Amino acid sequence: MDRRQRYREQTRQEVKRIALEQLAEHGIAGISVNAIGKRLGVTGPAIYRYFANRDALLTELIADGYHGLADTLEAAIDPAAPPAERTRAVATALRDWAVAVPHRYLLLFGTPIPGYQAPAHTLDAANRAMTALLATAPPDPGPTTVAEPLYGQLSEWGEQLGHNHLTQRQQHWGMTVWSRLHGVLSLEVAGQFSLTGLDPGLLYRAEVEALIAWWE
Amino acid sequence: MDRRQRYREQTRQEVKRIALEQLAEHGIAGISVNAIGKRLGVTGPAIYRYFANRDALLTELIADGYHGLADTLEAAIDPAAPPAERTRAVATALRDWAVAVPHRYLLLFGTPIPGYQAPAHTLDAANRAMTALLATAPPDPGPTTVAEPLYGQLSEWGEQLGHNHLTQRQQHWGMTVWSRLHGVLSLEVAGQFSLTGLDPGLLYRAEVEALIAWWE
DNA sequence: AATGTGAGTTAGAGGCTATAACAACCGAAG
DNA sequence: CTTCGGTTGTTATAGCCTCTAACTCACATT
Repeated sequence: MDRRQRYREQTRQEVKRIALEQLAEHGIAGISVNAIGKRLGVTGPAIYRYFANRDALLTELIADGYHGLADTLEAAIDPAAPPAERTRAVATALRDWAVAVPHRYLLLFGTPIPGYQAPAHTLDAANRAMTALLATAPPDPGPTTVAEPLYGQLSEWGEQLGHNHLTQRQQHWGMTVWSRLHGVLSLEVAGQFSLTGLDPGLLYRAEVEALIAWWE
Repeated sequence: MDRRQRYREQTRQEVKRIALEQLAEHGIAGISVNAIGKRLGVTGPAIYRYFANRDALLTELIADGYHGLADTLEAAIDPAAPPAERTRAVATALRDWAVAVPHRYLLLFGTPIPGYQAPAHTLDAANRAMTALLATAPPDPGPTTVAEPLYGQLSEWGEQLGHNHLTQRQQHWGMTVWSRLHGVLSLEVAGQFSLTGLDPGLLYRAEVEALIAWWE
Protein backbone atom coordinates (compact mmCIF):
# COMPACT_ATOMS: atom_id res chain seq x y z
CA MET A 1 0.00 0.00 0.00
CA ASP A 2 1.03 3.54 -0.74
CA ARG A 3 2.57 5.44 2.13
CA ARG A 4 0.15 8.29 1.51
CA GLN A 5 -2.74 5.90 1.83
CA ARG A 6 -1.28 4.37 4.97
CA TYR A 7 -1.02 7.74 6.68
CA ARG A 8 -4.50 8.54 5.49
CA GLU A 9 -5.88 5.37 7.04
CA GLN A 10 -4.05 6.10 10.29
CA THR A 11 -5.60 9.55 10.46
CA ARG A 12 -9.07 8.14 9.77
CA GLN A 13 -8.67 5.70 12.64
CA GLU A 14 -7.37 8.50 14.85
CA VAL A 15 -10.43 10.60 14.07
CA LYS A 16 -12.71 7.71 14.95
CA ARG A 17 -10.81 7.02 18.15
CA ILE A 18 -11.18 10.64 19.24
CA ALA A 19 -14.84 10.61 18.22
CA LEU A 20 -15.44 7.64 20.51
CA GLU A 21 -13.66 9.42 23.36
CA GLN A 22 -15.87 12.45 22.82
CA LEU A 23 -18.91 10.19 22.67
CA ALA A 24 -18.03 8.54 25.97
CA GLU A 25 -17.31 11.87 27.66
CA HIS A 26 -19.88 14.24 26.19
CA GLY A 27 -22.45 12.08 24.45
CA ILE A 28 -23.48 12.25 20.84
CA ALA A 29 -23.26 16.05 20.76
CA GLY A 30 -19.57 15.71 21.63
CA ILE A 31 -18.96 14.24 18.19
CA SER A 32 -18.52 17.62 16.59
CA VAL A 33 -16.22 18.16 13.65
CA ASN A 34 -14.65 21.18 15.29
CA ALA A 35 -14.13 19.46 18.63
CA ILE A 36 -12.55 16.42 17.00
CA GLY A 37 -10.32 18.62 14.89
CA LYS A 38 -9.16 20.55 17.93
CA ARG A 39 -8.25 17.34 19.79
CA LEU A 40 -6.47 16.07 16.71
CA GLY A 41 -4.50 19.30 16.45
CA VAL A 42 -6.01 20.55 13.20
CA THR A 43 -8.83 22.90 12.31
CA GLY A 44 -12.37 21.63 11.87
CA PRO A 45 -12.68 21.61 8.10
CA ALA A 46 -9.58 19.41 7.78
CA ILE A 47 -11.72 16.48 8.94
CA TYR A 48 -13.71 16.72 5.72
CA ARG A 49 -10.65 15.46 3.85
CA TYR A 50 -11.25 12.13 5.59
CA PHE A 51 -15.02 11.91 5.98
CA ALA A 52 -17.57 13.26 3.52
CA ASN A 53 -19.62 14.70 6.37
CA ARG A 54 -20.59 14.16 9.99
CA ASP A 55 -23.19 11.55 9.07
CA ALA A 56 -20.59 9.49 7.24
CA LEU A 57 -18.43 9.51 10.35
CA LEU A 58 -21.35 8.51 12.56
CA THR A 59 -22.34 5.78 10.12
CA GLU A 60 -18.86 4.32 10.30
CA LEU A 61 -18.86 4.51 14.09
CA ILE A 62 -22.16 2.65 14.13
CA ALA A 63 -20.87 -0.02 11.78
CA ASP A 64 -17.72 -0.38 13.90
CA GLY A 65 -19.92 -0.55 16.97
CA TYR A 66 -21.95 -3.44 15.60
CA HIS A 67 -18.77 -5.28 14.66
CA GLY A 68 -17.28 -4.70 18.08
CA LEU A 69 -20.45 -5.89 19.74
CA ALA A 70 -20.56 -8.98 17.53
CA ASP A 71 -16.91 -9.73 18.39
CA THR A 72 -17.68 -9.36 22.08
CA LEU A 73 -20.70 -11.64 21.95
CA GLU A 74 -18.92 -14.24 19.86
CA ALA A 75 -15.99 -14.25 22.22
CA ALA A 76 -18.29 -14.85 25.17
CA ILE A 77 -19.58 -18.15 23.82
CA ASP A 78 -18.03 -21.40 24.96
CA PRO A 79 -19.22 -23.95 22.38
CA ALA A 80 -18.76 -26.74 24.88
CA ALA A 81 -21.08 -25.20 27.47
CA PRO A 82 -24.76 -26.14 27.67
CA PRO A 83 -27.30 -23.74 26.12
CA ALA A 84 -28.38 -22.18 29.41
CA GLU A 85 -24.79 -21.36 30.28
CA ARG A 86 -24.13 -19.96 26.83
CA THR A 87 -27.16 -17.72 27.11
CA ARG A 88 -26.03 -16.44 30.50
CA ALA A 89 -22.56 -15.74 29.13
CA VAL A 90 -23.79 -13.84 26.08
CA ALA A 91 -26.32 -11.87 28.12
CA THR A 92 -23.64 -10.88 30.61
CA ALA A 93 -21.28 -9.87 27.83
CA LEU A 94 -24.02 -7.78 26.24
CA ARG A 95 -24.77 -5.86 29.41
CA ASP A 96 -21.10 -5.35 30.22
CA TRP A 97 -20.60 -3.96 26.74
CA ALA A 98 -23.60 -1.65 27.08
CA VAL A 99 -22.86 -0.21 30.51
CA ALA A 100 -19.18 0.23 29.72
CA VAL A 101 -20.06 2.99 27.24
CA PRO A 102 -23.76 3.76 27.51
CA HIS A 103 -23.59 6.43 24.82
CA ARG A 104 -22.22 3.89 22.38
CA TYR A 105 -25.15 1.60 23.09
CA LEU A 106 -27.51 4.52 22.52
CA LEU A 107 -25.69 5.39 19.31
CA LEU A 108 -26.58 1.96 17.96
CA PHE A 109 -29.99 1.39 19.50
CA GLY A 110 -31.28 4.71 20.76
CA THR A 111 -33.07 7.48 18.93
CA PRO A 112 -31.99 7.16 15.30
CA ILE A 113 -30.02 9.96 13.68
CA PRO A 114 -32.26 11.90 11.27
CA GLY A 115 -30.40 11.37 8.01
CA TYR A 116 -29.11 7.91 8.80
CA GLN A 117 -29.54 4.90 6.53
CA ALA A 118 -27.78 1.70 7.48
CA PRO A 119 -25.35 0.59 4.77
CA ALA A 120 -25.14 -3.08 3.81
CA HIS A 121 -21.87 -3.37 5.68
CA THR A 122 -23.55 -2.40 8.91
CA LEU A 123 -26.31 -4.90 8.38
CA ASP A 124 -23.75 -7.69 8.14
CA ALA A 125 -22.38 -6.72 11.53
CA ALA A 126 -25.84 -6.47 13.06
CA ASN A 127 -26.64 -9.89 11.71
CA ARG A 128 -23.40 -11.25 13.16
CA ALA A 129 -24.50 -10.05 16.60
CA MET A 130 -27.91 -11.63 16.13
CA THR A 131 -26.29 -14.85 14.95
CA ALA A 132 -24.10 -14.95 18.03
CA LEU A 133 -27.20 -14.68 20.16
CA LEU A 134 -28.96 -17.40 18.22
CA ALA A 135 -25.93 -19.63 18.70
CA THR A 136 -27.00 -19.96 22.33
CA ALA A 137 -30.48 -21.18 21.44
CA PRO A 138 -31.61 -24.42 23.04
CA PRO A 139 -32.61 -27.27 20.70
CA ASP A 140 -36.26 -26.55 21.30
CA PRO A 141 -37.22 -23.43 23.28
CA GLY A 142 -40.77 -24.67 23.58
CA PRO A 143 -44.00 -23.32 22.13
CA THR A 144 -45.01 -19.68 22.11
CA THR A 145 -48.36 -18.07 21.60
CA VAL A 146 -47.76 -16.56 18.22
CA ALA A 147 -49.87 -15.38 15.33
CA GLU A 148 -49.51 -17.62 12.29
CA PRO A 149 -48.08 -14.98 9.91
CA LEU A 150 -45.18 -14.36 12.28
CA TYR A 151 -43.70 -17.82 11.68
CA GLY A 152 -43.76 -17.17 7.95
CA GLN A 153 -41.95 -13.86 8.42
CA LEU A 154 -39.44 -15.51 10.72
CA SER A 155 -38.76 -18.13 8.05
CA GLU A 156 -38.01 -15.56 5.39
CA TRP A 157 -35.88 -13.55 7.76
CA GLY A 158 -33.96 -16.69 8.73
CA GLU A 159 -33.28 -17.52 5.09
CA GLN A 160 -31.92 -14.05 4.43
CA LEU A 161 -29.50 -14.50 7.30
CA GLY A 162 -28.59 -18.05 6.32
CA HIS A 163 -30.08 -19.58 9.44
CA ASN A 164 -31.56 -22.52 7.59
CA HIS A 165 -30.58 -24.90 10.36
CA LEU A 166 -32.71 -23.08 12.92
CA THR A 167 -36.35 -23.78 13.65
CA GLN A 168 -38.94 -21.02 13.68
CA ARG A 169 -39.29 -21.52 17.41
CA GLN A 170 -35.59 -20.91 17.84
CA GLN A 171 -35.75 -17.78 15.72
CA HIS A 172 -38.65 -16.45 17.69
CA TRP A 173 -36.79 -17.31 20.86
CA GLY A 174 -33.75 -15.35 19.63
CA MET A 175 -35.83 -12.30 18.76
CA THR A 176 -37.49 -12.50 22.17
CA VAL A 177 -34.20 -12.77 24.01
CA TRP A 178 -32.90 -9.78 22.13
CA SER A 179 -35.97 -7.63 22.73
CA ARG A 180 -36.24 -8.46 26.43
CA LEU A 181 -32.58 -7.86 27.16
CA HIS A 182 -32.73 -4.66 25.14
CA GLY A 183 -35.81 -3.65 27.10
CA VAL A 184 -33.97 -3.61 30.41
CA LEU A 185 -30.73 -2.29 28.95
CA SER A 186 -32.26 0.61 27.06
CA LEU A 187 -34.18 1.70 30.15
CA GLU A 188 -30.97 1.47 32.13
CA VAL A 189 -28.72 3.42 29.77
CA ALA A 190 -31.45 6.03 29.30
CA GLY A 191 -31.44 6.52 33.07
CA GLN A 192 -35.05 5.50 33.61
CA PHE A 193 -34.16 3.41 36.65
CA SER A 194 -32.00 6.04 38.27
CA LEU A 195 -34.75 7.46 40.48
CA THR A 196 -36.41 4.17 41.40
CA GLY A 197 -33.65 2.86 43.61
CA LEU A 198 -33.72 -0.40 41.69
CA ASP A 199 -30.56 -2.16 40.59
CA PRO A 200 -30.88 -2.66 36.83
CA GLY A 201 -28.38 -5.49 37.02
CA LEU A 202 -30.75 -7.51 39.18
CA LEU A 203 -33.71 -6.88 36.91
CA TYR A 204 -31.53 -7.91 34.01
CA ARG A 205 -30.50 -11.15 35.70
CA ALA A 206 -34.11 -11.90 36.52
CA GLU A 207 -34.98 -11.54 32.84
CA VAL A 208 -32.11 -13.78 31.80
CA GLU A 209 -33.18 -16.47 34.25
CA ALA A 210 -36.78 -16.15 33.11
CA LEU A 211 -35.66 -16.71 29.53
CA ILE A 212 -33.73 -19.79 30.55
CA ALA A 213 -36.55 -21.10 32.72
CA TRP A 214 -38.77 -20.80 29.66
CA TRP A 215 -37.53 -24.07 28.28
CA GLU A 216 -36.10 -25.92 31.24
CA MET B 1 -57.39 34.96 36.03
CA ASP B 2 -55.92 38.04 34.44
CA ARG B 3 -56.62 38.52 30.75
CA ARG B 4 -52.91 39.05 30.15
CA GLN B 5 -52.19 35.79 31.88
CA ARG B 6 -54.91 34.05 29.91
CA TYR B 7 -53.44 35.17 26.60
CA ARG B 8 -50.05 34.21 27.85
CA GLU B 9 -51.22 30.72 28.71
CA GLN B 10 -52.90 30.40 25.32
CA THR B 11 -49.68 31.32 23.58
CA ARG B 12 -47.72 28.85 25.67
CA GLN B 13 -50.13 26.08 24.67
CA GLU B 14 -49.93 27.20 21.05
CA VAL B 15 -46.15 26.99 21.15
CA LYS B 16 -46.31 23.50 22.59
CA ARG B 17 -48.90 22.42 20.02
CA ILE B 18 -46.69 23.62 17.18
CA ALA B 19 -43.66 21.99 18.79
CA LEU B 20 -45.50 18.65 18.81
CA GLU B 21 -46.41 19.09 15.16
CA GLN B 22 -42.79 19.79 14.34
CA LEU B 23 -41.77 16.79 16.42
CA ALA B 24 -44.16 14.52 14.54
CA GLU B 25 -43.09 15.85 11.15
CA HIS B 26 -39.36 16.45 11.51
CA GLY B 27 -38.31 14.70 14.69
CA ILE B 28 -36.61 16.23 17.68
CA ALA B 29 -34.49 18.54 15.52
CA GLY B 30 -37.72 20.07 14.23
CA ILE B 31 -38.30 21.57 17.66
CA SER B 32 -36.28 24.66 16.87
CA VAL B 33 -37.08 28.01 18.42
CA ASN B 34 -36.84 29.72 15.05
CA ALA B 35 -39.02 27.18 13.26
CA ILE B 36 -41.70 27.33 15.95
CA GLY B 37 -41.63 31.12 15.87
CA LYS B 38 -42.03 31.16 12.12
CA ARG B 39 -45.05 28.86 12.29
CA LEU B 40 -46.51 30.96 15.06
CA GLY B 41 -46.03 34.10 13.01
CA VAL B 42 -43.40 35.74 15.22
CA THR B 43 -39.63 35.91 15.21
CA GLY B 44 -37.57 33.30 17.00
CA PRO B 45 -36.51 35.25 20.10
CA ALA B 46 -40.15 36.04 20.93
CA ILE B 47 -40.50 32.45 22.13
CA TYR B 48 -38.14 33.22 24.99
CA ARG B 49 -40.86 35.39 26.53
CA TYR B 50 -42.74 32.16 27.18
CA PHE B 51 -40.05 29.58 27.80
CA ALA B 52 -36.74 30.20 29.51
CA ASN B 53 -34.92 28.16 26.88
CA ARG B 54 -35.31 25.23 24.53
CA ASP B 55 -34.65 22.72 27.33
CA ALA B 56 -37.50 24.15 29.39
CA LEU B 57 -39.84 23.70 26.43
CA LEU B 58 -38.67 20.13 25.92
CA THR B 59 -39.01 19.40 29.60
CA GLU B 60 -42.60 20.57 29.54
CA LEU B 61 -43.33 18.52 26.45
CA ILE B 62 -41.91 15.46 28.20
CA ALA B 63 -44.01 16.09 31.30
CA ASP B 64 -47.11 16.59 29.14
CA GLY B 65 -46.20 13.42 27.28
CA TYR B 66 -46.09 11.39 30.48
CA HIS B 67 -49.43 12.81 31.57
CA GLY B 68 -51.01 12.11 28.19
CA LEU B 69 -49.67 8.59 28.26
CA ALA B 70 -50.97 8.05 31.78
CA ASP B 71 -54.39 9.35 30.72
CA THR B 72 -54.39 6.99 27.75
CA LEU B 73 -53.43 3.98 29.82
CA GLU B 74 -55.92 4.78 32.57
CA ALA B 75 -58.69 5.22 30.04
CA ALA B 76 -57.94 1.83 28.54
CA ILE B 77 -58.66 -0.02 31.77
CA ASP B 78 -62.07 -1.54 32.38
CA PRO B 79 -62.14 -2.22 36.13
CA ALA B 80 -64.75 -4.91 35.62
CA ALA B 81 -62.61 -6.93 33.21
CA PRO B 82 -60.41 -9.79 34.40
CA PRO B 83 -56.68 -9.12 34.85
CA ALA B 84 -55.63 -10.77 31.59
CA GLU B 85 -58.06 -8.63 29.61
CA ARG B 86 -56.95 -5.51 31.42
CA THR B 87 -53.34 -6.26 30.60
CA ARG B 88 -54.17 -6.79 26.93
CA ALA B 89 -56.09 -3.50 26.85
CA VAL B 90 -53.32 -1.48 28.48
CA ALA B 91 -50.66 -3.05 26.31
CA THR B 92 -52.63 -2.30 23.17
CA ALA B 93 -53.23 1.28 24.27
CA LEU B 94 -49.51 1.68 24.95
CA ARG B 95 -48.48 0.51 21.52
CA ASP B 96 -51.15 2.55 19.77
CA TRP B 97 -49.92 5.61 21.62
CA ALA B 98 -46.30 4.87 20.71
CA VAL B 99 -46.75 4.16 17.01
CA ALA B 100 -49.12 7.11 16.57
CA VAL B 101 -46.23 9.51 17.17
CA PRO B 102 -42.98 7.53 17.33
CA HIS B 103 -40.92 10.65 17.90
CA ARG B 104 -42.96 11.47 20.97
CA TYR B 105 -42.25 8.02 22.38
CA LEU B 106 -38.57 8.52 21.67
CA LEU B 107 -38.71 11.93 23.32
CA LEU B 108 -39.79 10.25 26.54
CA PHE B 109 -37.88 6.99 26.42
CA GLY B 110 -35.18 7.32 23.79
CA THR B 111 -31.72 8.82 24.07
CA PRO B 112 -31.92 11.36 26.90
CA ILE B 113 -31.42 15.04 26.11
CA PRO B 114 -28.00 16.15 27.39
CA GLY B 115 -29.03 18.84 29.86
CA TYR B 116 -32.28 17.22 30.91
CA GLN B 117 -33.24 16.56 34.52
CA ALA B 118 -36.74 15.31 35.24
CA PRO B 119 -38.66 17.70 37.51
CA ALA B 120 -40.84 16.32 40.29
CA HIS B 121 -43.93 17.09 38.27
CA THR B 122 -42.75 14.77 35.52
CA LEU B 123 -42.04 12.04 37.99
CA ASP B 124 -45.62 12.15 39.19
CA ALA B 125 -46.86 11.61 35.66
CA ALA B 126 -44.40 8.79 35.07
CA ASN B 127 -45.58 7.16 38.26
CA ARG B 128 -49.19 7.54 37.17
CA ALA B 129 -48.39 5.60 34.01
CA MET B 130 -46.66 2.92 36.03
CA THR B 131 -49.56 2.77 38.44
CA ALA B 132 -51.99 2.29 35.56
CA LEU B 133 -49.93 -0.64 34.42
CA LEU B 134 -49.80 -2.12 37.88
CA ALA B 135 -53.58 -1.80 38.08
CA THR B 136 -53.75 -4.67 35.62
CA ALA B 137 -51.63 -6.97 37.76
CA PRO B 138 -53.09 -10.38 38.61
CA PRO B 139 -53.56 -11.22 42.31
CA ASP B 140 -50.48 -13.41 42.21
CA PRO B 141 -48.29 -13.35 39.09
CA GLY B 142 -46.39 -16.38 40.32
CA PRO B 143 -42.80 -16.78 41.45
CA THR B 144 -39.81 -15.34 39.62
CA THR B 145 -36.16 -16.18 39.84
CA VAL B 146 -34.94 -13.07 41.54
CA ALA B 147 -31.97 -12.07 43.63
CA GLU B 148 -32.90 -11.39 47.23
CA PRO B 149 -31.92 -7.69 47.33
CA LEU B 150 -34.28 -6.92 44.44
CA TYR B 151 -37.36 -7.58 46.54
CA GLY B 152 -36.12 -5.15 49.15
CA GLN B 153 -35.59 -2.47 46.52
CA LEU B 154 -39.00 -3.17 45.06
CA SER B 155 -40.54 -2.70 48.50
CA GLU B 156 -38.96 0.70 48.99
CA TRP B 157 -39.91 1.77 45.51
CA GLY B 158 -43.50 0.64 46.09
CA GLU B 159 -43.68 2.63 49.30
CA GLN B 160 -42.48 5.79 47.54
CA LEU B 161 -45.25 5.36 44.99
CA GLY B 162 -47.86 4.50 47.57
CA HIS B 163 -48.33 0.96 46.32
CA ASN B 164 -48.59 -0.52 49.77
CA HIS B 165 -51.38 -2.82 48.72
CA LEU B 166 -49.22 -4.54 46.12
CA THR B 167 -47.04 -7.57 46.74
CA GLN B 168 -43.42 -7.63 45.74
CA ARG B 169 -44.26 -10.22 43.15
CA GLN B 170 -46.81 -7.87 41.63
CA GLN B 171 -44.33 -5.04 41.57
CA HIS B 172 -41.73 -7.18 39.91
CA TRP B 173 -44.37 -8.32 37.46
CA GLY B 174 -45.23 -4.70 36.64
CA MET B 175 -41.60 -3.78 36.08
CA THR B 176 -41.20 -6.81 33.86
CA VAL B 177 -44.29 -5.99 31.81
CA TRP B 178 -43.04 -2.48 31.32
CA SER B 179 -39.53 -3.48 30.32
CA ARG B 180 -40.65 -6.21 27.91
CA LEU B 181 -43.22 -4.06 26.16
CA HIS B 182 -40.72 -1.24 25.99
CA GLY B 183 -38.19 -3.66 24.54
CA VAL B 184 -40.31 -4.40 21.49
CA LEU B 185 -41.65 -0.86 21.19
CA SER B 186 -38.32 0.89 21.38
CA LEU B 187 -36.87 -1.41 18.74
CA GLU B 188 -39.89 -0.71 16.57
CA VAL B 189 -39.90 3.07 16.83
CA ALA B 190 -36.14 3.13 16.34
CA GLY B 191 -36.68 1.28 13.07
CA GLN B 192 -34.66 -1.80 14.01
CA PHE B 193 -37.28 -4.15 12.58
CA SER B 194 -37.69 -2.28 9.33
CA LEU B 195 -35.24 -4.40 7.37
CA THR B 196 -36.14 -7.77 8.88
CA GLY B 197 -39.55 -8.07 7.25
CA LEU B 198 -41.04 -8.86 10.66
CA ASP B 199 -44.28 -7.28 11.83
CA PRO B 200 -43.52 -5.64 15.18
CA GLY B 201 -47.18 -5.80 16.09
CA LEU B 202 -47.08 -9.57 16.04
CA LEU B 203 -43.93 -9.74 18.13
CA TYR B 204 -45.57 -7.34 20.55
CA ARG B 205 -48.71 -9.46 20.81
CA ALA B 206 -46.59 -12.54 21.37
CA GLU B 207 -44.89 -10.79 24.29
CA VAL B 208 -48.22 -9.71 25.75
CA GLU B 209 -49.56 -13.24 25.56
CA ALA B 210 -46.37 -14.61 27.08
CA LEU B 211 -46.77 -12.22 29.99
CA ILE B 212 -50.33 -13.35 30.51
CA ALA B 213 -49.48 -17.02 30.14
CA TRP B 214 -46.93 -16.48 32.90
CA TRP B 215 -49.58 -16.72 35.58
CA GLU B 216 -52.42 -18.59 33.94
C1' DA C 1 -53.33 61.27 31.58
C1' DA C 2 -49.10 59.08 33.30
C1' DT C 3 -46.62 55.18 34.39
C1' DG C 4 -45.08 50.49 34.40
C1' DT C 5 -45.25 45.92 32.52
C1' DG C 6 -45.21 42.71 28.94
C1' DA C 7 -44.53 41.35 24.15
C1' DG C 8 -42.66 42.02 20.10
C1' DT C 9 -38.71 43.67 17.13
C1' DT C 10 -33.63 43.82 15.28
C1' DA C 11 -28.67 43.18 16.09
C1' DG C 12 -25.31 40.32 17.39
C1' DA C 13 -22.28 36.80 19.93
C1' DG C 14 -20.82 32.26 19.68
C1' DG C 15 -21.72 27.59 18.45
C1' DC C 16 -22.48 24.20 14.71
C1' DT C 17 -21.96 21.86 9.56
C1' DA C 18 -20.22 22.47 5.29
C1' DT C 19 -18.07 24.64 1.04
C1' DA C 20 -14.76 27.45 -1.58
C1' DA C 21 -10.46 29.35 -2.47
C1' DC C 22 -5.90 29.32 -1.55
C1' DA C 23 -1.10 27.82 0.26
C1' DA C 24 2.20 24.41 1.28
C1' DC C 25 4.08 20.07 1.16
C1' DC C 26 5.55 15.52 -0.61
C1' DG C 27 6.34 11.87 -3.87
C1' DA C 28 7.45 10.78 -8.41
C1' DA C 29 8.82 11.52 -13.13
C1' DG C 30 11.60 13.90 -16.55
C1' DC D 1 17.87 18.19 -9.46
C1' DT D 2 14.00 20.28 -10.85
C1' DT D 3 9.34 20.44 -12.00
C1' DC D 4 4.72 18.99 -11.64
C1' DG D 5 0.31 16.96 -9.62
C1' DG D 6 -2.22 15.37 -6.04
C1' DT D 7 -2.98 15.59 -1.06
C1' DT D 8 -3.54 18.00 3.09
C1' DG D 9 -3.82 21.70 5.50
C1' DT D 10 -5.34 26.71 6.08
C1' DT D 11 -8.73 30.86 6.31
C1' DA D 12 -13.06 32.97 4.89
C1' DT D 13 -17.66 32.54 4.50
C1' DA D 14 -22.59 31.03 4.14
C1' DG D 15 -26.35 29.43 6.58
C1' DC D 16 -28.17 27.15 10.31
C1' DC D 17 -28.80 27.02 15.49
C1' DT D 18 -29.57 29.03 20.75
C1' DC D 19 -29.73 32.79 23.36
C1' DT D 20 -28.94 37.84 25.11
C1' DA D 21 -29.24 42.83 24.81
C1' DA D 22 -31.31 46.92 23.60
C1' DC D 23 -35.07 49.07 21.91
C1' DT D 24 -40.12 50.12 20.54
C1' DC D 25 -44.80 49.85 21.12
C1' DA D 26 -49.20 48.73 23.10
C1' DC D 27 -51.98 47.90 26.85
C1' DA D 28 -53.67 47.96 31.63
C1' DT D 29 -53.61 49.97 36.02
C1' DT D 30 -53.21 53.87 38.95
